Amino acid sequence: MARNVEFNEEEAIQKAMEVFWEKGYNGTSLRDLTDAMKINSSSLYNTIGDKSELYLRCITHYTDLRKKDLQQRMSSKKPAFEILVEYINDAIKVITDGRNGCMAIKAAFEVGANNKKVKAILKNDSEYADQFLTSLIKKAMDEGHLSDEEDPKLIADYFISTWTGWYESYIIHKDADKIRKMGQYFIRQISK
Amino acid sequence: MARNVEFNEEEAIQKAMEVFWEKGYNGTSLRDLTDAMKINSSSLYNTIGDKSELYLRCITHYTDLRKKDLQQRMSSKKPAFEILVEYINDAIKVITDGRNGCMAIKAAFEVGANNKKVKAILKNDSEYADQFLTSLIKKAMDEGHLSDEEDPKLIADYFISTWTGWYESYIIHKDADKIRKMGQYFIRQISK
DNA sequence: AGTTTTTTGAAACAATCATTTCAGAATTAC
DNA sequence: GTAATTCTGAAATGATTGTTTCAAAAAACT
Repeated sequence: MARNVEFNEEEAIQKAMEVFWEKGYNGTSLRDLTDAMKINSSSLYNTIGDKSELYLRCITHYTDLRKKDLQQRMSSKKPAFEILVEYINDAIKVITDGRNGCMAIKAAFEVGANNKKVKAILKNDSEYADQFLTSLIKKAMDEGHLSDEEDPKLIADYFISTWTGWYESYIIHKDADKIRKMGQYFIRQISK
Repeated sequence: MARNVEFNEEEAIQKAMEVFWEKGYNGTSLRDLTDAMKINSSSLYNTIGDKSELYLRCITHYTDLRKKDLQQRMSSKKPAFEILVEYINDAIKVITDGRNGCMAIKAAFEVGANNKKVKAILKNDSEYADQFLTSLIKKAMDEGHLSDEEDPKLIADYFISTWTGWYESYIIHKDADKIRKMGQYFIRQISK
């Protein structure tokens, strides 16, 4: 009957995500997007939709990638405490790699407050990470590697918050050592 | 010889700041600004300059306000630990008041990474807060109200980071109780 | 191969963007 | 009061914004 879409949608979303990630929603023009995606705007509007719909697809893609990472970590057979420390150290590495920071955090501050759909995606993402951490912390307590004085959920919430601040700190100070020290402090605190 | 500027520059900056605070740099148009400031764009360009210069004036104004608040707190005669706890609780109140969040944090994530001048202002602001907290924590340790096992500077850095995350958490979850619990946890941790 | 349906590319769209222009109003100094 | 100077308001600037249009090209089906 008819023709198929020529471009690879997932690749295009990936490219668009990278642009939004760097420049933010309002800082990105449609030309920026179509240039990166290597498609014409008519194709974009024909398949994905307008700028805001594309943006939603992009943060969804971003949070999906993160979800997959967490799932992989959960399937590990190592002691929970080890997985936890590894996760924290990897988080620090990502921050101090000096890339574009975390797209979800940037989105939260730029559009999250005024956009229900974006907020819902971010909330979902945050809750998934929260569950991952909570169950990990709980397991580490059961295995005797972590003090069980505090509520695992509270510590999970707390880590996620702290982690966000590390991104801001690194943007402003570019001091990787500062982040590492805070990471060590956090692990020290939850251990005792 | 000639005429004077008709509008009150400080009031105009204040109004512009509120708009930038809510909508961000890229989300704010020049019409938004001149409407709020109640001046013509020609007057704006004649006195303050273009959009980016106005923005710099606005975050400077914002950080100046914060500086004044810290100076007031420092002049208090109360025990350092008390000032510290008060500061933390006030911070939590501001967050859970549900306004526009913190302009400095929003600025850091939206433009800080790509704008040297903005970054410099934010760095200055952050260092001032850091010094305030560090000296306060140190004093509280000397006064025997705080464990002196850890480096005061580290705890100060750590609090600033955590605090940033509380803003994000509140944007996404609007859960004031969650923030309060994290605040209590923080105070508990540094006390023992 | 021919018909049908859909995608694509380039151009056009009105709206809005930040910024500038300039004549006239306003104010100061003499 | 007059002259000099600067500020203000409204309009115009060209560039860029997100989005749409439409003819031609491309594929899938019979």
